[in-house]
Amino acid sequence: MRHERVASAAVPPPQQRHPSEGWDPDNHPVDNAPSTPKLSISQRALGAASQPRAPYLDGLNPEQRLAVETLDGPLLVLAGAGTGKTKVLTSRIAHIMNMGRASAHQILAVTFTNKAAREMKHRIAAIVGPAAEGMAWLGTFHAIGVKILRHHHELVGLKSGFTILDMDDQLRLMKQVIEAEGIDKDRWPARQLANLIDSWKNRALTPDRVPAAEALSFAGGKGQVLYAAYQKRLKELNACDFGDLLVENIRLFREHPDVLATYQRRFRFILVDEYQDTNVAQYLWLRLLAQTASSDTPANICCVGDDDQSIYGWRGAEVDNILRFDKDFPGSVVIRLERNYRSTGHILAAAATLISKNTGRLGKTLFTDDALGEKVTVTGVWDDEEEARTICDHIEQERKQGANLNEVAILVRASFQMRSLEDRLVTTGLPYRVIGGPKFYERQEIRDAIAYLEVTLNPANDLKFERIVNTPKRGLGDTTIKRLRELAIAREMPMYSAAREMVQSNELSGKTRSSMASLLTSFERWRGQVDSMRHTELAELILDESGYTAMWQADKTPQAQSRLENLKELVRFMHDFENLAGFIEHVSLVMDTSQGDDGERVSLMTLHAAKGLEFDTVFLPGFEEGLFPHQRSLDESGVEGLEEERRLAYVGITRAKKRAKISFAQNRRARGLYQSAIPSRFVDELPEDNVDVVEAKSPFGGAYKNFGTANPFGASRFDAEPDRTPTGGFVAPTRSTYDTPGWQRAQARTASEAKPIDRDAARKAARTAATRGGIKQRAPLTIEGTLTASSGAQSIYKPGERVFHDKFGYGVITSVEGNKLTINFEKAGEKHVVDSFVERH
DNA sequence: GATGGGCAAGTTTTT
DNA sequence: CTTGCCCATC
Repeated sequence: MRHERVASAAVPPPQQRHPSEGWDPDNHPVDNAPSTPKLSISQRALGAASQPRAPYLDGLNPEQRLAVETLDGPLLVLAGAGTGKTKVLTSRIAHIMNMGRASAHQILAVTFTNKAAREMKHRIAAIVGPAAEGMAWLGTFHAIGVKILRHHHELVGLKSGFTILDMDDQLRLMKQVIEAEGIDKDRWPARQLANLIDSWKNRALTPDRVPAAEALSFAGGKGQVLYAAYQKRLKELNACDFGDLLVENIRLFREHPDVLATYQRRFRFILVDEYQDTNVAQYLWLRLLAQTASSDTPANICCVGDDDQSIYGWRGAEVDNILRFDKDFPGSVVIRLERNYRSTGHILAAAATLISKNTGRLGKTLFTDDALGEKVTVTGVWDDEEEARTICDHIEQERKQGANLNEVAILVRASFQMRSLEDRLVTTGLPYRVIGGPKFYERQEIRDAIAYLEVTLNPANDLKFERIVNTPKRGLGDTTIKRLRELAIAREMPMYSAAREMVQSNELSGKTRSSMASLLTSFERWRGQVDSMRHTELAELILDESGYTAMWQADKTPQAQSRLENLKELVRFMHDFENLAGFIEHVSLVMDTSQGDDGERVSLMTLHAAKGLEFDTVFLPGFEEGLFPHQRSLDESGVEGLEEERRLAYVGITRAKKRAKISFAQNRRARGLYQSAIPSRFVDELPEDNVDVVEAKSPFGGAYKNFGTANPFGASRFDAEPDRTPTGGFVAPTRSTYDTPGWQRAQARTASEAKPIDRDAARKAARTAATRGGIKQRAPLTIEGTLTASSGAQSIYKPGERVFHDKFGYGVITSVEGNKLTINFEKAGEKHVVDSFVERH
């Protein structure tokens, strides 16, 4: 007996409540739960005594409970936004274990992100306790893929200890392949080839299976050839890129049915999160694992997802996978979770109506028992600056009323929108954090450091070796490296070994030779200490002895300081691992670090980054044609693209628990010039009844422009709180976000605009300072900030102290006047600056 | 091998 | 308007 429901094709009417058809929320007909789990013989022998207690079931609504208890056969859980998807997944896993249907290591649970995997493990542990630790197969597609490949590397032509390339390595290798084919690398950028190959790998296409029509793309027909060459080089380097992790798995399973069979037997239950985001390769991989010997007993695969939240089509996700589920897995059950626990009525109705404009959905009608709440607001503003101002004013008000800033988010379509928002947040003094953005492991210094560690462990890693062979500068330039690479290829040996040969032979000039020799000796020495030394200490030793730390210490650019901080952070982070090898494996797979939650902050991020999160108040700026929906989406993917954009809007609105505030600007500054815009079609697709049109309440009717002064409207706020820092409530975001581009930009801007000086000169100066560690002697730049705002403040600094300034670098204070410092900078000469712009050093 | 000027391009992003 | 990359120059 199965709970079968037909996808309701009809578009749901804009309604807030769903007539409680069929069930009474207060009196669940638990006994009607259709699939009574099969009990083992021993359990049946024990009778009722064996019935495990299942308190985790009590907190579930009937649909959720059904999804948790329907253990046998394929199951698709269509979980609308905010309907308790993760709760179902984690309860289901707990239930499987609790019923004795499988032990922790017999359950395969895949997610897309490490974050999701972490959270899931955490929540399972909260139910079943330490047993969750046994879930060896809970992880991302890629992490599980690597794990399997490591066991069977020899079957796919890899040697043990193969490495996983990151994006940098990938591009470097592709560049080499492109050049080796004699193709003009300027006309045909490696980046583009990477995307092309990636799209093939997303569809599990090996070089020989690339469709003819596409094989000839790139560089006048060389696409497929380059792909094959690239794969060949990967094998030579004993390496995989991310795409390979799955493609090679699929190949392994197809070519070695016996291996596949062991995994099919092992995984008694398969669970997949965010199924709407799977690409073809992931789908094929899952389908292979979900095959069973007899068709009578279909695999126990449970996919959870929401077709309405599929927003990654542009990177290979196939919505079709979820739409086709019942055909791919015959006899499947579909359960809809439609009871929303997140948003109030108006918000939900607005989102539902918007998404109903899409065709080709499985169809869900979200409903809530919550109150109608506030209507979604729509505001038209003059330009992006006014938009930012309006949003920040709102947030200020909410804060005054005691709102928690962690419950406020601004979600943008494209990251360039963040600029004006960040500028405004900084000048308003609202603490914020940017989510997404540049990742810790993507920073240059971190990658360099990891490259050193990697080469120490594994000298055959050519790409990492190339990365640091001349960093810091050792006089081993392009010429030397090119010769090295050629020798390595000719002799079919790693570059590291080639380097040793070159040192021994007399090919190199004296200086180059001794430089190379000492680098190699250093690596040998470090390698000799891998087992005898604590890995964290060894890492510090390597960074010191290689001169890498010294390189940044000698660097006088403003960023050097934070780079050194990051290196320290890296070593600190390594403490969590047992040894170097474990750490390296981790970083090649996990490109994110959970940033600490420090204090209350407004969250700023792209709509894509917001999926899965929720906030009381959500601001959705930039609802303009061309931006949202994005022009490029429309151009490249037509109706499909438009529908994905609409889903993105749906995701955005459904992030809001209590307030959703949409805005659009009539003019937006992009690429330096203002362009007028018309409101997004999505605005007019919203249901009248659930929307309030709110006019911008700008004091100058929207026509106002910010003429140079840092903070013309903030005055009242500062009056109320006279103790603010001099520049108008600059609250430096904590260390972690202190160096976001927006913060630096805003700081530079406020500083240079405080007095209408030559902006261009300031910009050039900053640029020079950044690239060369100094600053040109021009007309003295007096950075005064908004001195008037806090004339009474007494600086915490004293003459003689050594300080650091983001723009001017290091200097010594020569005199102090209120909060105004005169500093003699090492590179920039004497400047007057406000104390909040410097920090002690 | 470093440096700075010139120039083209410029959604969304995880593993 | 920025940013990053390539190339010419010292």
